[in-house]
Parts: sequence; structure tokens; C-alpha cells
Amino acid sequence: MASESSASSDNRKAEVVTRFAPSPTGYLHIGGARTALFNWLYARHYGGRTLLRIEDTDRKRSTQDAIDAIIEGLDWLGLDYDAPPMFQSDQVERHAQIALTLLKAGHAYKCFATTEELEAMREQQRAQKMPLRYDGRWRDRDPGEAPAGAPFTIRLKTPNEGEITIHDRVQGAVTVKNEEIDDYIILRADGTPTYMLAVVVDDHDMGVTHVIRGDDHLNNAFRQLPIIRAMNAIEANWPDPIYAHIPLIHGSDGAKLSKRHGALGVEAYRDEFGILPEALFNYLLRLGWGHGDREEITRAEAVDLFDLDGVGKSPSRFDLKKLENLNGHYLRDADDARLAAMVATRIGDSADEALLTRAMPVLKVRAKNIGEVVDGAGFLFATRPLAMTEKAAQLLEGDARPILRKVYDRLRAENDWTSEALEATTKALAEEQGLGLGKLAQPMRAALTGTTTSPGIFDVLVLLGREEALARLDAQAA
RNA sequence: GGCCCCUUCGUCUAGCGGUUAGGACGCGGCCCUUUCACGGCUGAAACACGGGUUCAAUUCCCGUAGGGGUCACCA
Repeated sequence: MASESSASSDNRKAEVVTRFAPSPTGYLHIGGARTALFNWLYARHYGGRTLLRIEDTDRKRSTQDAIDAIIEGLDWLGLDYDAPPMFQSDQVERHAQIALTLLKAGHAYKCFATTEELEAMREQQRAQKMPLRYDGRWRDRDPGEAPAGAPFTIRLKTPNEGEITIHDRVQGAVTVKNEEIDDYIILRADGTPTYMLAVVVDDHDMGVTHVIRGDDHLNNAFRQLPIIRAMNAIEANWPDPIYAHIPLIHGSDGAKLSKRHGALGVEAYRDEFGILPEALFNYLLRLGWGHGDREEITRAEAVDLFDLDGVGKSPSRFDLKKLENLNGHYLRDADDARLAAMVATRIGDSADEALLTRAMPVLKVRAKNIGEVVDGAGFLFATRPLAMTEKAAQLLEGDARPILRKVYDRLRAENDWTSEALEATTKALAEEQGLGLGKLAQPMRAALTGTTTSPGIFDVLVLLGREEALARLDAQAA
């Protein structure tokens, strides 16, 4: 539907290009997933493209497992991208080249300060309660003063006066004085680029028009813009991107979601919590973004409705209860065979997928996650003698077993093994005996499922089949 | 500590000068009912505080408080 209104090819210049740029140092956590989602939605809404870039310049901390987890997580959520993933580490030469260009043009300079020297500087700043930032000691110094062959880094020569204002699509107008921004390192002593340089160069090279990322990067925007403007002065065609810094997701303690609390990978929501991707998609969308009273929003509707205007500026807390509630709704809407396959995988060899598919309509309405569907399906594959829960055993006390005998006898004579017929027969029996239906149904439930909760008892009878159902009743009847 | 951002029920949010401050999750009650869910009805629950501006502030401005983010040769 969104593609119908997408930009036509003669409108290339206005094309929206977004990107998700995770560093592969951990799994795709919930916060990253939402950032990816917003980038994806924005691009899809405007008929643009969205890209994936793996920020693996820190080779020591990057792992293939993390890369795989990120790609799988995005795939599971249905967030596709319009080009093969790009790896930042493949671009190091390009990054170094830009650093040199900046150096040559006088927008950057060599700094020979040693790590120890810088640490001492910061220590002193801390002691004097001064802001921690590089003091520009090599900014105007002649590189010739350095010892021959001494290692050096390249620092950006940022403006010292004036201020810079970003018109952020989420945060609004934000202004920072240039004096707040120090001459930070863009190229390390070993010739590799720092993050600050790499992002800017890659975003430019990939044609990224909209930088949508967590607001922990808002301060970085003010540091990155000087590179962009300096390059634009040299080469032109380095426009400022449009920024949108979205608020972070917080844990229940109100602090940024981290590995310490709740920052699980999306696969944990799938495997451990039994969440459907469409439910997580919807939940993440509603976290920090709203559209009137709408709660349940499908993927297609989201593409249609999403825009940055609806994104709030305050951080939000993750609430598993609400996710599970939403998941329950999506479970009820989900295809039975699909759910049966998921449940069968969890149950293992004893599972009968065809039977699960038939049972799914009455199973899924009682669950809010896949694990609960698995639990609810337990009675289907239980073997005689059935294990009884304590409460189920209680239901079989008193005159329950004699009643079950009567039920057994009556049902054995039933030729029409359908829910409707079985209900009519059982109700007739209850009436004859002057008993409420519950007096028969509860013991039946215990005998048939070994539990006190289950789908409607006549559905259970049908699902189990005449032979098995009668055998289970007979086993408990007296 | 410097800089930046945030503040409506416990949580997610609607609201964009005049509303009985709405919805959702969660919680309580009732109904439906063979259990459990679903569904329906219903109850408790919020504009952080203090100043302005205005005929009128939850809404606009300024403070205060509280919370968060960020200050590496990590990303």
C-alpha cells in the first residue's frame, strides 16, 4: 500500500535514505531493534531506502556471533534493508584518506601528545572541576617540534567561537556552543579511524539523508557536523543530514537499558518469552510513539501512519506485561498451522502437528505466549495413566467417580462424536440426575486432562478422539 | 562537575489555552460461563513544584526539584 504512494523515479533527489548502524559487540537488543524499526518505518513510509551498516571498526570487541544475531534478529522482525549489509571495517582506507584530506586542507592537525600526558591533563581537569576536554596543545604548534618519528594522532580543528544549532526532527532546535567541543581524534596513531570519522564518511558515501538513532548520540551530532561542514567546504556535496535522535528505552529502574538489566536480545523474546515477531514489532512501535488511541497496529498500518512527528521526547520504560497482552492478541489472530509448528518444535518428538493445528483455535485463545500454548497442549499428548495435579485429584473426590461412570456409559453409547452432540448428551444426563453441568464437567476435565483448566470439555472430547477420551474417563470412573 | 535532554494515572500514551483530563497494560468488582481465558460493564489511579503571561493554563515563558544522556587513540 505504501509503495503506491512512493516517490517516483523522477524524484530521486528527495529520496529518503535511512540506516541502522549497530556495533556487533552484543546481540540485537530491544533498544537497537526499535532504532532499526523506526529507520525502517520512516524509509518505507516515504518510499525510500533503508540500509544496514555493521560498525565493526573495533575489531577486538566485534564478533561474528553478534553480527549473525543482529542480522537474524532483524530478519525475524521482518525489517529488511535495500542493499547487502555494509561493513565499516572495509572502509578504513577511505576513512584515512578523508582524514588526510582534512589535514591537508588545514581542518585537522597532528597531535603528538601521549596517552599518559592526556590522562594527566584530564586528571588535573577533574581536580579543578573543569570540563574534561582536550586543551588543544598541538593545535597551533609546529609539528617539527615533535621528536622525529614520534607517533601521532590526527585531530579535527573544530571552531572555537560561535555556536551550532541542530534542528532535530525529534528533539527540536538544540544549540551548543562551539567552545564546548574539543579537538577530538579522528585518526588513531595506528592509522585507523575513530567512530566519529567513520560514521560521517560512511553516511555520506552511502547517501544517507536521515540519521535516526538513539539520543545518546545527540551530543555526537555536534562533533560530527564540523567534519561534514569542513568536507563540504573542500569537496561540496556533503550536505548536513537530517537528524532525529529518539529517546532511549529504559529498564524498570529508569536507567538506560543495558546488559545488566533486561537488555536481552530479541531472540530471548522469541525463545524464552514465546513472543511473536508481529507483537514485538507492534509493542516497540508504541513505545515512544503514539497515534491517538491506537494500540494494535499492523505492519502495513504502521508504514502508513508512521512519521517522526509522533515520536515523543521522553524515555520510556519497557513493560513485559503489556508486551504479553499484545502478544495474546496476535496469538489469537495467528495462523493455526504456523503456531502448531512452533509449538511442536518445543514439545519435541511426541508432538502431532496435525492434531495441534486442529486444537490450536481453542488453545491459543487461552495463552499470552507460546510457552502457555505448549502447557495448554500438554493433555493432548499425555499418556495413560494420566498424571493428576493436586487440584485435579480433588475434583475426583466424593461422588465424582460414580458420576463419571454414568458419563462414561452414556458417552460410550454416543455415535455422533461431535462437540454439539456430546454437549447435548451430557447436558441431558446432567438434567436427568438433577445436577448442574459443572458437576459432570469438572470431574470429566480432571479425568481427561489431569488438570483443572483446559479448553471447553466437549472440545477436549473431540480433540482426544472417541477411543482415547473414553479410555481416560473409564480409568477414573468408579 | 561541564554540556545536552526529559517530567500527564504504577507503566505506555492522547491532549497541542476553555475537556467531567481520554485510551491501553496492570490492579479491584460485576456480568457471561463446565474450568481457564476471551469478551462486556464498572471502580481506584495522573497533569513534579514555584513564579509569571493571559479573562482563562496540563497546554506558553522563567526558575526549582527530580530523572536521564554524554564528556576515551569504545562505538
